[in-house]
Amino acid sequence: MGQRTTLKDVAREAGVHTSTASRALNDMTRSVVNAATVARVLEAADRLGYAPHPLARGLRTNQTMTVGMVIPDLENPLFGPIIGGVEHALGEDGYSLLIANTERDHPDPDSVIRTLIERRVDGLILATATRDDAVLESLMSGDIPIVLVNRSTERVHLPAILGDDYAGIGLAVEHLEALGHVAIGHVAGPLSLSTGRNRHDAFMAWTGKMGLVADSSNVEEADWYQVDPGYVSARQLLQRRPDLTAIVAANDLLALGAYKAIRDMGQRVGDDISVTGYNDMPLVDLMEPGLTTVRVPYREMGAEAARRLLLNMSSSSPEVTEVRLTPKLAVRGSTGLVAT
Amino acid sequence: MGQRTTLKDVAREAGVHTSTASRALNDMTRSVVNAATVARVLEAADRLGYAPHPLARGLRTNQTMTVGMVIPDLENPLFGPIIGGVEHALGEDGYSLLIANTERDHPDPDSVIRTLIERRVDGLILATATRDDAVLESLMSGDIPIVLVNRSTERVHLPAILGDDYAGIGLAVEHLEALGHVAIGHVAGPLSLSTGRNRHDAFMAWTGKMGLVADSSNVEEADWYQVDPGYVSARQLLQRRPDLTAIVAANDLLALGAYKAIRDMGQRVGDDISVTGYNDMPLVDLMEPGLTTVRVPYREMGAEAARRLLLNMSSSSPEVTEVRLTPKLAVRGSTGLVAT
DNA sequence: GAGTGTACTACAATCGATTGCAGTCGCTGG
DNA sequence: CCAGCGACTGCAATCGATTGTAGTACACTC
Repeated sequence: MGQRTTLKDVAREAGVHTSTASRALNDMTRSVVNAATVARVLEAADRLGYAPHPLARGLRTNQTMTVGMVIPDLENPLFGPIIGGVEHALGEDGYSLLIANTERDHPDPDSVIRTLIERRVDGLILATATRDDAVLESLMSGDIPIVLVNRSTERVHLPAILGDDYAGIGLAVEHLEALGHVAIGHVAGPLSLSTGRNRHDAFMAWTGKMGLVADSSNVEEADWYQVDPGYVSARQLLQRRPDLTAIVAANDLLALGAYKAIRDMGQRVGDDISVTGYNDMPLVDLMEPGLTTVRVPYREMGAEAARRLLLNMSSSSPEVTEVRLTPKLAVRGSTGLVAT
Repeated sequence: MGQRTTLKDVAREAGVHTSTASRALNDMTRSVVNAATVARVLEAADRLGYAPHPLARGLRTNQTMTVGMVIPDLENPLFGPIIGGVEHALGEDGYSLLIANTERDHPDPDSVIRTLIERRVDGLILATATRDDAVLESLMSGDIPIVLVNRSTERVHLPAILGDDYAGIGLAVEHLEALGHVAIGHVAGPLSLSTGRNRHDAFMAWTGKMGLVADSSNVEEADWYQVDPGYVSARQLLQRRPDLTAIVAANDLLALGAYKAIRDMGQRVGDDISVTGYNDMPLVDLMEPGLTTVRVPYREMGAEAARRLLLNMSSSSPEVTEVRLTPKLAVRGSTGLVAT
């Protein structure tokens, strides 16, 4: 194919004007064109292998059929499934996905969003929200639909697809309680992120509700979702509270940090001290012992975010509700009956 | 901002014609415009917050400033860093990244590429090549630059950025040989993928070169890069060849499958039988024992692929060389001195 | 047979930028 | 005093589609 076939070629081939060809090719307007003509145009288009030029169409209709997505950290295996879900759901409606990454210490995270907007994406999916996020406010005034995914914010009211952290932590705490644990600690994630904050609050609520011993001394905040901070926090926690028999970590990596801390102190994970994680990331089932953890349906989360976005894009009265997907508990060797 | 500012607005504001404004705004043509006029236009553009409309520009210049990338499996943590590298390198030149996923059993994988081409991406990065890939041939005739990443093909000659599997397997074999291992087995990946084939060939070459015992009975092919196939293959291998003291796996997941098989047979990983992996994916360092594995610079790989693509896009005589990035060995507890 | 629908189809403007070509203006040299 | 040149700047076409409006042809009514 030397030269791309345009609408004009199709029209000439079918012996009609381009406008007629356009209408024949378009689902919405097909009905105004004579059936025989439609057939002729369709046949010609098919024979020439015509595909509309997205830029020309977009320029006229003011739509790019493209959605932008901002990821805080592509190296984190968490986001693969989310992106996969988004991409899949968008594809079903003919939309494509533009990916942008705000690395851990990006000099100007907002510029990433601006770039996407300058590209005239039809909608935005943000996985980067912080609880106190200033960009989001300025984005509200823009006329571009937004959906948050995985993390939400408190600054503004935006549609968000999240994991149900309250339920998830509940699964972990109930599981531990059923095993006889009474003194349970929490290695929290960064409280500046909604996930960190929510899981912390859920932990306090559930332990309280179940009549377990828990005050602020049961909790230690890690400053980042990584193994090392988890190690440091778990160590501090266990030193302060030697009576703890179980730890609920806000994240799998933190839980694995806790593994290390527990071993450092000469104890065995699962037997002496039980540990639960959160996310069920790849390979944690193969740890020694396998990590009991809360599984969040990340792919569904992405798909749901995409569907909500598409919905809000086509509607003049967007839904701004938060959806919380129900997690499951994957029970493995890292939790066991309380040592007597 | 109710209405977007266009070039016309800037031109009116600066008191010039749109064509002059366009030239003043464009690096290439700025020199033909009077310096004072340029300043006036620039100032106006800045004041109005002008950003060119990418569709209008693209329609005229026939460029979308967009690159498409096809991933075989977004759930695989391997691809995060590659995508990150690509996105980063593209961003430096003002290009954006359109992501498409061909899931494991996608009904029509080629349609994904076609969609990207219909979107008029300026270039393509494919992480999906199989050794015997028919689509690639048809793509060659198209006029769109392509770069392969991670996997290559034998069907056609295309630029590719790969890991140096020969060197990587060499690192593993040499390491084992230095520990005294003589009878080494190989759990190969799918030989239909270039990585599977190349690592297999490299294994044979290195063991031969070093005078180690190795024929086809030392090798067992797994039919997919996953833990379970690794388990099955390792088990068969060890049953057939009880004399083996070490296993070189073509991939970390296969290696973890081998862990299981070894334990099933009542032996200890590292002490009785050494195991090496490939990729150094997240968390394998935290396994028990930590997996000795070949670390491939995936982020660099992505960045390099993007750079090569941009280069080939701007040049009329594209480079079609294959680049192989040098891997490193991460030594951990899964390899040890041969048992005597 | 004039008038009025009906059912299509063609014309032409438009989206917002880029770019070849054609001025315009001032100044210099013959 | 005018041709001619240089340095800008403006005009208008163009990229490929969509869409409001106008026009044509035909049938049907009275």
